Amino acid sequence: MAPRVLYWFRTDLRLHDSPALKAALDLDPEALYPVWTWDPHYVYHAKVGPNRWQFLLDCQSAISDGLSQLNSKSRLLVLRESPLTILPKLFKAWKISHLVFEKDTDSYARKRDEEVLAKSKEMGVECIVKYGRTLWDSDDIVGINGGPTMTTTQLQKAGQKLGPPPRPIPAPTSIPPPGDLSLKNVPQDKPGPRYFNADQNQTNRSSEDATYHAGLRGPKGDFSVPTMEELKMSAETPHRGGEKIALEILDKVVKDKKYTATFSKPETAPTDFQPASTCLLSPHMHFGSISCRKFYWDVLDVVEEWENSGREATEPPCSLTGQLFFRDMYFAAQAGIGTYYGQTLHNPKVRYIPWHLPSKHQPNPDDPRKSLSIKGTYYVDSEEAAEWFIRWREGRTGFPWIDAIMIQLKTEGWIHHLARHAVACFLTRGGCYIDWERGAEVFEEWLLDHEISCNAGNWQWLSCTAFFSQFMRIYSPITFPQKTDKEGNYVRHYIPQLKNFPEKYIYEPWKCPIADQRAAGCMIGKDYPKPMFDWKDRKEICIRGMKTAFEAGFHGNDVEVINGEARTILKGKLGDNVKGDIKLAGNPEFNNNQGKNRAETQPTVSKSVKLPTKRGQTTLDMFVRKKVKSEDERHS
DNA sequence: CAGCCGTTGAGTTT
DNA sequence: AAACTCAACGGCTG
Repeated sequence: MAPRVLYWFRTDLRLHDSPALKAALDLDPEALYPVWTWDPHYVYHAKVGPNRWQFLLDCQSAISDGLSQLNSKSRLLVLRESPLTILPKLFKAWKISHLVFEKDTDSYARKRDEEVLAKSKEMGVECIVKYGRTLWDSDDIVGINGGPTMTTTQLQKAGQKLGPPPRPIPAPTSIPPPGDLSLKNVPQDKPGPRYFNADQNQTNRSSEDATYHAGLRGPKGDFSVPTMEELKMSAETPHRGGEKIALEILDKVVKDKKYTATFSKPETAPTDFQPASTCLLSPHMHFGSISCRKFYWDVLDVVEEWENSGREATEPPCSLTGQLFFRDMYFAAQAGIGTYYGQTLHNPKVRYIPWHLPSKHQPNPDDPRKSLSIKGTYYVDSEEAAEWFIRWREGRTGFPWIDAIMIQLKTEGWIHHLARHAVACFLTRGGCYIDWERGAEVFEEWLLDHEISCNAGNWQWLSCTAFFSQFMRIYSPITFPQKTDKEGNYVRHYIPQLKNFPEKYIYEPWKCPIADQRAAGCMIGKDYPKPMFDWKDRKEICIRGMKTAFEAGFHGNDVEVINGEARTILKGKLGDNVKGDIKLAGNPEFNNNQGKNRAETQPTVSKSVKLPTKRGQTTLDMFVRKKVKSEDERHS
């Protein structure tokens, strides 16, 4: 009997270079059912902003059109039900012999897929799962590395052992049609109260009409891709999804041979906009509308040509291919760490820091093996930090560089990698001292390219809790953007109130004399907020906190972290080290310095905090410490 | 007074 | 586990 294949689209909304799709077509099936299941986890549990919804729907429409072009009877069949319940019903109704899909190593997806595979096996449906989302199979990388990859060197070494990533597979030129599409005696399972009562995206909807229940095949009964109107959402991003758009971007990139061969990530400007300094393929990577291996080989071919003509090309980690190595590293990190990858609690690789505003994952006092996830009302350690968090999220911290980035993030869904660094550092170890998980949640909602592996990993990196540890390297919200945008054009674009502000004060407008503020038509404290704290003081306090936490060396799976003691221990130690408390913004004197001599009104906390460190002393300290360490090693 | 050199402070992807 | 770089500064010297 000729195979009847259900091809389950998930992370692979493309036709080119899809190993799973190739495997499906290699079966030479008589019928191919291209299916998307509307997973309630995504619909209700995951907080997804309108911009990303639109991008997903763009990608789905594009794949549906692409399938129709290969066979007029084919299109994407969107089914509005959890895959766990609908797939078994489809196997029966459509007499499916094979289930084929691309491997997904995200923790929640893995769990879901295990259930689907078990059920399929039970029903006698043969399953084919192919990796296709990364350069190398993340599980293979973990196996060779002997655990999660925490550096790009580890990733590259493991990758070398596996050999170069496969060359891209061309898109198919024809596909079989689906067979009978009737759904006789197939009722729709509605999601249980667990999902129904937890619509995380309600605030983004203009009305509460749930479209999920519009029948298995959607409101028109034709399996069509949902629309933004149906979701009662509207998006404002200029960035749109779809395989064709993705391939056009890549094509344009590799046609500019100099750009491709000499690309150096650290030298791209986070302040560039219209156009940005990088190619914006990350959202397409996320939805699979571009293959990372096609990107890799298209770039490498240009690099080779460039080098053959005697010119020098950039290399990983700065080069374009280097960026893909970071991506694969984060994927293999999650694949190796598992369930607790996206949080500190229970995560052995993540350092514990007693942030002023902790995450929703709290230790469960009744069951130390579990965490207590607090939704809605978070535990608030510091009212002040809670306010800082809200102001950071909404882009009204009073630091124009930070605020402009957050506004671009919310409205457009994409910000430059270094801009992500700037706001992440500012929220965590370089300003607010707020848990990185809080920030990661905001990115998760608003980023078009949100990828749990890369997002959680990058937040761990920036907060110095994993991957990176040099907590004294703090981005200045004032001088960092000045390197690439002295005039402040980026800030002026995203914060129109500051459009005519004098260049000299564009990144620190609170220092601008009143008369100049009036002339620029923007009064600080009225039209644009005063800074919510003195950044230099906050920086000192943060570094002290980080130092204390690093010395104690608690990690997410340590017993003291799980039973909640680590917090008390560290706060006790911190109290000894930090003179003066963190209440700076509450000081009415603070920043009320318009037109006055600034020195008179500045808080003086940092003066008591600062320890004079002489250069020679530091070096001596280092020497002594190293010596002591080596003696310790000899004894042990 | 130019030029050298040590000090100092500020800033900081991987 | 408070490093390292780099530019600016200022004192000294030929």
